[in-house]
Amino acid sequence: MAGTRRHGAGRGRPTLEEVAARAGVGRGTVSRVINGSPRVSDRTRTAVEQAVAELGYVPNRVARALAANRADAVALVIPEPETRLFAEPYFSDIIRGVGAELADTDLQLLLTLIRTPKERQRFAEYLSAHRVDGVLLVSVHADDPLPDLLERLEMPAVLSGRRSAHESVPYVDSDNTGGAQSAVEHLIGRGRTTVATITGPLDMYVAQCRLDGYRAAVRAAGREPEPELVASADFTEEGGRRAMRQLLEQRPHLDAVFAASDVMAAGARQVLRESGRRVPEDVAMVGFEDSAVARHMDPPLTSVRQATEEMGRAMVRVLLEEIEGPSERPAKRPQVVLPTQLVRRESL
Amino acid sequence: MAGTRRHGAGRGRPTLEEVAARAGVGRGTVSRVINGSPRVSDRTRTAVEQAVAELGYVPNRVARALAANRADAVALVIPEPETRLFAEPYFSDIIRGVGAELADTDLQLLLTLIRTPKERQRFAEYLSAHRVDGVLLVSVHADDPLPDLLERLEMPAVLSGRRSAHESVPYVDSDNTGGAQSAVEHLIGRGRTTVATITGPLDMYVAQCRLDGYRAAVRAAGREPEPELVASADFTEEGGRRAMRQLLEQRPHLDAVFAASDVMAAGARQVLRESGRRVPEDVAMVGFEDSAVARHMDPPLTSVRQATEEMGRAMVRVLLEEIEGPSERPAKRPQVVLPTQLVRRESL
DNA sequence: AGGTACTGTGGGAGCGCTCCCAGGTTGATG
DNA sequence: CATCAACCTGGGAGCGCTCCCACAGTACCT
Repeated sequence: MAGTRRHGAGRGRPTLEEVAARAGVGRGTVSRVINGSPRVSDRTRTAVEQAVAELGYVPNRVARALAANRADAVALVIPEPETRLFAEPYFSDIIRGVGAELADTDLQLLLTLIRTPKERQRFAEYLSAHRVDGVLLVSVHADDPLPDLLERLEMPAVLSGRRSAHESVPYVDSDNTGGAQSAVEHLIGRGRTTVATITGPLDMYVAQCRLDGYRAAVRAAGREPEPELVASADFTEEGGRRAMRQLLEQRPHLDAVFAASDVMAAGARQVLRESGRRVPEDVAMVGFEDSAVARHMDPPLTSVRQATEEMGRAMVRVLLEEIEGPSERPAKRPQVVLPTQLVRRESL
Repeated sequence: MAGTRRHGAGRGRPTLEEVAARAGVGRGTVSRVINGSPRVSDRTRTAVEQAVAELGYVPNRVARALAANRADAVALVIPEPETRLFAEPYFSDIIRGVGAELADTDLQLLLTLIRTPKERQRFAEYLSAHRVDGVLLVSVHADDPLPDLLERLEMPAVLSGRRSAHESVPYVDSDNTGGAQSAVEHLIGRGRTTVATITGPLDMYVAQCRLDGYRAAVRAAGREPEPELVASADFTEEGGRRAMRQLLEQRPHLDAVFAASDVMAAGARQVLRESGRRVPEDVAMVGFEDSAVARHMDPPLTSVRQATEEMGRAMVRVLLEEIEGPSERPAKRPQVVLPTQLVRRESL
């Protein structure tokens, strides 16, 4: 690797030392001014600022990182299985939120896609290689070893979504249970009596929560959740199709479906159409996520919206806190749960 | 800003020096082994490798970057207007491609969202601050000053899409003209006689190219493009609706529409439905981009697929070349144009 | 006038690498 | 057996910054 790598910008740029010379002060003083230390007299500060302006000085962040032993950067890690799912706006919304919140900082955003075990290994080396001050972990599976690795390395980290009810790492999550519950309550409130659900993979906590929400709503309506009305899938369109077929076979007369993701709802909708059922007349539908898919379905799908961009922002805020002063061991780890909102469209 | 930033991992990690001591060699030698220099004897190399393994040594990339005057990182820059558009798979596909190609390198990916002028300013400082070796610029507008700034700074850069027919900066683009042409030829080949088009904003070269392709296909069929069959929009759904209404008004009997993006096609489709026209029986449709929207439309939309992920990969390849040895001034700048492919679905 | 307590300030000592030069080995050659 | 190139190798000299210690000044006490 490597070779003659060019240096483009930065070649011959002024250094701290040159600024100091120009301002007629010492290096330390310039550093103090740059970093906004209060222990500098106004006269000196002004002189330095002028020299900085005249020379067009920009601190070399690499040198700073080395000297200060920090990286001024955080990594956003996206593990493979999710990489696909994230054609959905979820992905870009998170990024947008993270980017927006980071913009006020002088931290940089490193994007890390982890596909293969080799890349995972490589990532572990990042961490050891001093490149980041903290890590944002998107959508981890229950058995993902990454969060624990980070904890062992004492690397500040924040999860989007938690792995279980007793997540030990700081996280930001949506109110999945509440969102699902309100969706199903809506369906029941509109007079539907036989509400089925298509769940995500139940080894994912998020899927479990949405199922819990479904059950809670059913119980709240004075009924008992029936196993024949629950089919689990994997958050994919094809999974949604399969699950819908299964449900239709078990309960041909169901009159509503709550799908734990819009994409699964889209798959289910196709099966419904093939079977000659109308939406929402025969079967009402509600999805989860409020993605573009929901808006473009026919009829447009009612869905549970998550505050995805806000999740990104919140993750950064929590991470900054962790970086500044890590929370005590098992103690009060910051955990944020953001509300969801039902977006009504025509699927009922 | 800043404060007591923690150092997490990396604290007390072994250094080059320690490895050297353990292996009983000098610093320089260890460095040579780490960087795969051939001028090291096998004996020595083995000894060093063993010491590295025993100590779990990982080079400190920050120190390396400072000493070698390079950053080992490239930036992917996404200007605001696009940030929205990119809820579409385009965005994540590019990222996926970039990530994949970068994985074989030891370059890191810095994601930079530019929303405000202030952030643009900040970005310019990055460049001066020695943080990246090169820049990947996504979807620049014709009047974007960034490419020229990069050129002035002699910062290697690659664009996705070009700003005009005479793009001076290296770029990777899709064959927009060819894709549009094949789409319209397909429509005509299926017997449609009155093919309209909804274009993107015509100050964007990509929109211009797709319109050119449309015209070329019409001419190839021995007809003359009619202005009443062209309506321009802005790549949004709402724009697609407006354009469709306009077209319908001007030419109520049109029997096909080529939309320069799937999202605009989705908008157009709604208007078509409201006006009682069936797709594809009354009006056939073809979109561009082959995004999720196309698959989920009713009926599923035939669309022109771009090799988006491959674009990301190609961008990285070109950038690496530029970093390794920048192409001469106006001379042979690398430019790659990737083929497109018509994906047939039910809209005809 | 001498002491104490602050502020401000300069600059040495690194941070952990890469670069590169000088010096030591080795082996082939005259 | 001396000579010279070719090859390895050690380690000094930075890269540009932050940290921190020590040394003024200045101000306010006794």
